[in-house]
Amino acid sequence: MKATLEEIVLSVLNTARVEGVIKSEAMPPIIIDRPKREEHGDFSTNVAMLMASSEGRKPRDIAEDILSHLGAHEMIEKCEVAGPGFINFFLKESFWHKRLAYIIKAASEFGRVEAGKGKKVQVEFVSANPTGPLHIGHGRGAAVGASLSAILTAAGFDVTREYYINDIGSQMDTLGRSLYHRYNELLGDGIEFPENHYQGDYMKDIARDFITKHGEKYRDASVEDLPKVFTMFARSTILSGIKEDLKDFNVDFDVWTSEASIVERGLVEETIEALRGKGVIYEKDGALWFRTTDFGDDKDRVLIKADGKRTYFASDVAYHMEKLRRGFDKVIDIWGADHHGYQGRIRALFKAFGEDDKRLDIIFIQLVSLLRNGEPVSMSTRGGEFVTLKEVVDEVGKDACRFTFMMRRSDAQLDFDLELVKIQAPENPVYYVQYCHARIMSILTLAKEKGFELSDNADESIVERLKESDEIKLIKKLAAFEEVVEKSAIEMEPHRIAFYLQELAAIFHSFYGRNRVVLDDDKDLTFARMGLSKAVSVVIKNGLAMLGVSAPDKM
RNA sequence: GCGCCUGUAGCUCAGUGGACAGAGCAUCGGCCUCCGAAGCCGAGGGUCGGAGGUUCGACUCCUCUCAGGCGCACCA
Repeated sequence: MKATLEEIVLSVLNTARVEGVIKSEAMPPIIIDRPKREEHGDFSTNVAMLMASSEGRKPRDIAEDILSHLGAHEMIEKCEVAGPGFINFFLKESFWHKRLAYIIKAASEFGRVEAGKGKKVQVEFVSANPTGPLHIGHGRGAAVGASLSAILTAAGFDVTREYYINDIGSQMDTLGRSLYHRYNELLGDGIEFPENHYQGDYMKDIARDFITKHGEKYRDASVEDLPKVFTMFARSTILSGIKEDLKDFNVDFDVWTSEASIVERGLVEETIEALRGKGVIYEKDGALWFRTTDFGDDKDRVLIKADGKRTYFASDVAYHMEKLRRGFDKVIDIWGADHHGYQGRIRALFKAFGEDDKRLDIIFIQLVSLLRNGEPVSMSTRGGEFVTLKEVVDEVGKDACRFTFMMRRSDAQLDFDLELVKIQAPENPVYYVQYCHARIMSILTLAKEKGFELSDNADESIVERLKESDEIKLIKKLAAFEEVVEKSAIEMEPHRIAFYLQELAAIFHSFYGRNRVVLDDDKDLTFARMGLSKAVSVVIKNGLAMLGVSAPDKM
């Protein structure tokens, strides 16, 4: 739609210039907008205002000249000059009827756009350390990552959803020791549980499972010479719990990459050598450094510590190097906002290899403050006392939880009060949208019982009885869905879908309040309104699917 | 001290450099003999944190400033 109008305006401008009505050499960008107010038309352009200075004339006069060169067009009802110099376009009803027929026909495919044109994108998200269950903050990242991935897919991108597992290094040693201590504790050795270890009750459960499997076999092992079996057992138990929780949250991954495998494959050494070749590696105080300051970082970063051990950064650099090699056109990392200080050094890697670091997008998920009755709940994994994602999902429901996370931009902080969400659950916006879908399903079922059945290959003749402003308004909103998907994908802002769906539901509910769909004495209008309702249900279903939320037929 | 994020209605939040800044909740007043009232219709409620600047035009861009949050490791 916008593209067509753009072409029309452009050709008019060219004609006007040939005729000498317009003098400027440089053509301003033709921007077609959707005005906020209905009386300003379906679309508008500010092109005349942009040309005012170069033309040295009043914007309204230029707009009038453009209009006078605009001939009749099959989709345009009328155009007018308005306000300071806008040109507003009003499209014909027949155009909207065609759009509606298209939506009904496209059904589950409606909302797929071509913005991505087969470009390969990787979205890495959650990537929580396997040292404990996921908490609510991880849940937000999971919801954003999963929804964004679905939206990018709809927008034509070839998406790989990936989880990076930090399963090596000091925190894994701590994890193993934590299990060791719980194990010995359960076997009756009165050792005091050390500080700075993972104290959560989940470690006791894992220790019990460990005893079930291994008995007292490792009772005589020493902490210093900690058998690897402790670490491996804890890692795999926790990781499978994480996978289960994500699945229950409707979050799937295509690839799970283990940090240990990156290290074992020698990618860290390889990457360091590659960087050395770029002349950005040096030694100081017995450690090996990456001169990230060459690329705008605050300070240089250590890759290999003086004690010979890798830093976490070293394997992360190798991992991102691997991402580059895998040929993604775009790499999207979704991180907790507390990691924002980390982005300079990762971007440094991209820049060191002459990669446009625009290929890397980092989305920061701001803090979720979990509250219960207004009181903050600790979310420290080591502190032991925390509410897991699973507990929250069990309490408020998967759909409400997923949708709630989409109710604000990722870069805004979020208070999540469990008691409040629980109380408000029935009034949560998600139910408003789902209710709209259920209501339409109910209407269509009733219509069917009365003998009205909508044909699958309806053309616009079926919907041309739709003339009411309520009806046209609804069609226009439906037609905008593709633009919303595209915008949401390109801006990487999944919340746009959630807000759109609420607006769509509101317009339908309002339409419903004023009009009957099933009219025993007017078969044609009944079919037309059934088609309209069907289209609304389709868009709601498609949109909710992108958010990982179900569209129930009954509630 | 430096850096990142956020300040919009009583509360929680949307808002593409455009035309009179919008929702939900809360408050108040209406609407079920009629397709689902988890709904609809209406009302009140704003110095877009503040001050400069750019622009024909700024909630939006720039500078400064105030407030809240989060980071500034040879931790992960």
